[in-house]
Amino acid sequence: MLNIGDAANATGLPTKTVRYYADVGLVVPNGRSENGYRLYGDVELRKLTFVRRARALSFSIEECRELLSLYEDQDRSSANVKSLALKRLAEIEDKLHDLRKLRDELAHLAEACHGDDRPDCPILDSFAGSGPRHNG
Amino acid sequence: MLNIGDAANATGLPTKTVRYYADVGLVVPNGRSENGYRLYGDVELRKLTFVRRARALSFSIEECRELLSLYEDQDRSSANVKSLALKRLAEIEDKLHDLRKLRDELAHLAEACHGDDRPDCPILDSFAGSGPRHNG
DNA sequence: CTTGACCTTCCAGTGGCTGGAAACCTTATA
DNA sequence: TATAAGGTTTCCAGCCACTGGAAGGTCAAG
Repeated sequence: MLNIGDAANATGLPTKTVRYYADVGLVVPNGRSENGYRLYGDVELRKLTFVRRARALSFSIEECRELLSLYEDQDRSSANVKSLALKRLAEIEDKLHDLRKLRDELAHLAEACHGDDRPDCPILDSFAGSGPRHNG
Repeated sequence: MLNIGDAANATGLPTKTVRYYADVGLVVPNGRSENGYRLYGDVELRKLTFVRRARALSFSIEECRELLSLYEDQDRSSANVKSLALKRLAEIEDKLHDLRKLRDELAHLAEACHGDDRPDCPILDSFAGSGPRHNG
């Protein structure tokens, strides 16, 4: 049974985050020591690592909660997990698409900008241009 | 001179957001009407549109403030703007990279998951696997 | 006169932490 | 025994960029 700091080290999470997960009931400690310290056992360490990984894949806390309960449920069907993963996948694809567009626009602008002492700048022009009907 | 709602419509921003931008001093109204309503003129509309575009390219509020002041400064050099844009570009490339990795991982997992009633699920396994030293 | 659509201010909440204060516990050292 | 350093506890505030809602003022139409 580890104190919170050791549990944090063992799972690669910040101590504050482990405490936060306990507060929101995502991964609650196994119990408390006599002096009130949170105690984490193997099961909790595994859950914390599980959550760290799922968070790194940008699952929300609520989704992590859902995944954890599926993870704990011996009778779960993998269809639930898959549909959750596919939903996240679609969102990530969208985000990826937006980000690529953004990157291309910005790259195009930066390329067009000579970046010297002259005041004219295509970047600012593009932000300002074809605005709320101010000159065509 | 438009009221806040009309200004919001003209620039494609939510009314609340326009008010927020006024509160934080990003785009302050031209003045107030007798009854205390915020009033927006052409200049402010152009600034709001400018900000909307820059925000859509994921510039932060502070960066927008900086861009706006460059935009307003007749003596600015385009190098300032370009360096800001390039900095953002690098961040976006990083984010893109991470997101692609994330997508590939998740796609791989979803593909490996048969998604039926059987309880064994590669997605959960991968979250749980090679954890905090619990079985190798 | 009422209805409805505006507008105002202010306060609270979002997500997922993160920082800090004040106090307690443990261990090591002088 | 004092004390200092490091852990831990609780609670409260702040981050970002809004967003929602309450309570009230204003204005035009019917």
